[in-house]
Amino acid sequence: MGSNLNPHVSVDCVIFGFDSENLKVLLVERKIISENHKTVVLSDLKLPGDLVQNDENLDTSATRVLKELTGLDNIYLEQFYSFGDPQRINNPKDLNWLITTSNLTIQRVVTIAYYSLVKIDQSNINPSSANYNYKWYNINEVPKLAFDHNEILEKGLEALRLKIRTEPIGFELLPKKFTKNQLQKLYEKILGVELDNRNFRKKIAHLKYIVSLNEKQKGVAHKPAELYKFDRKIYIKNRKDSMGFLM
Amino acid sequence: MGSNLNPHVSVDCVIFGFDSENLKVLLVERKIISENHKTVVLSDLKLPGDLVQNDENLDTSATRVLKELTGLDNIYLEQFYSFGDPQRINNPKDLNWLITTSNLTIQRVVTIAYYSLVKIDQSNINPSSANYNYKWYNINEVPKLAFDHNEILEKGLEALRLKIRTEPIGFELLPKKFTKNQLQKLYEKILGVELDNRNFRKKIAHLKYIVSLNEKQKGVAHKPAELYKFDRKIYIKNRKDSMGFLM
DNA sequence: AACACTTAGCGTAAAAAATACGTTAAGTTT
DNA sequence: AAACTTAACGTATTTTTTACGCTAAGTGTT
Repeated sequence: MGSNLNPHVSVDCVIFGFDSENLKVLLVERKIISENHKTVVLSDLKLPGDLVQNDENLDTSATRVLKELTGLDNIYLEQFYSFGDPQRINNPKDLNWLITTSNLTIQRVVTIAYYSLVKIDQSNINPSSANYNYKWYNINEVPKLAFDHNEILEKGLEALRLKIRTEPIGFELLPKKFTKNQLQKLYEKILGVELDNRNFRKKIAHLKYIVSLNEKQKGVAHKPAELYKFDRKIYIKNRKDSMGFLM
Repeated sequence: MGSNLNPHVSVDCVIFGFDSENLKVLLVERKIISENHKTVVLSDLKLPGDLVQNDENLDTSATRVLKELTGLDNIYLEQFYSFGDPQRINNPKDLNWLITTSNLTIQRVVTIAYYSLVKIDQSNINPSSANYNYKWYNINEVPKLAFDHNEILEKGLEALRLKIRTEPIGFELLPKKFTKNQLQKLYEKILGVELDNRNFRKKIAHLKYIVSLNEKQKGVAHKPAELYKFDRKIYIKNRKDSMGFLM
């Protein structure tokens, strides 16, 4: 009962974005340069995250990480799972990096994982602000990551897939004005399926909270599409009609 | 960055049971007797849980808590959320209890919450084994609990409701041999709705993994019902037909 | 100006699933 | 034998899902 070393607690964020073509995830570079500045000791990728501070709520902590990284405040955020394998930081690479960057003797880290949805066009992902380097990666082109971050990413994606079947959160990934076909492509990429365009349009035609802006796309080399917005107020009013398309 | 006291990490379990009438939750009594054994300083209820040990996985820890409590090994277990408000243990009652029972100076506890599903008839809930007192409570008759355990319970119930719409986990709560009407009542109690008996029967008639045992109830004062079992192998084979009844 | 090219967008028929009910059956208890 | 209780089957109607074919409105090309 008494043998408890108190693990550290961190948050890690799976930040999803969508560029009209692919579902993406934001990864930060992890780099250690040797003392003589000659060799790169370590250079790979990880999910953004940080230790939870003393006075901080878990959500607050995740919000802080997001703010620091993207500069954005009101980001859609959802806690989805916690990872606490005693061995999860024990790869020498990982241990070394932890010690180098935190100046702490870290024995164990339990991490609380969040996913968040970001409008790529708004996130002013400004590499100047931090001493980090970070970049969007296509979800299916993610290399081996630090720690158990591949596993975390996978579980986050699963959680997103589950959630998006019952709640209209896809809009968090789209520009404020979007076309029906953009919405379809988003669902296809997230769920990994193909949807019949005609039936898809019919379905969302029933959703009162997807509102036409009576405005058309401009500067496209084909028939311009009608633009729509997501109306949260209408959604809240009549939640019954959820977005439970397809099994 | 350095101001990190290392919170303690615990697991808490929302253990659900079903007695053919009501959805229930297993709660343990929390009691402190004064030093002269004359007055009860504290007596209320909490969810079962414990601090996570050094070498322990989170799942292992929850499994251990369940084993200690119910004597059962293969229990359905699902991690659903983590709670880490810095203030969550700061009620004087709670702080006092923590210090008394753990002999540790505890500043903060982040808890990883699990729900699990138990066949009430199998759990040999044996009060002898521990110095705990515990009991099943109807889900809608749960009093004010210790810490933030009411909130945890609520969120666990939500998670169960979500899960049971897409996966056949209800069987974990029923005896191995059950009737269609028991299954219906279970769904009604968990989801908090009334279902049309005739339509319900039709639905589950399509589910190949609910298999008749060609055996009837005995000792009931009315027409005895056919008994069925859940066949996991058949389920795994064709997962398509999930149990997504009612929106 | 005519044509090709590309994405947008409407419609209809058929199949499947969900809903709303009414009725009979097989036991026990009185 | 009658009353009582839960089990269990069936049918008609509406709603949702699925599977397709076709036209429309722009831009760029010849």
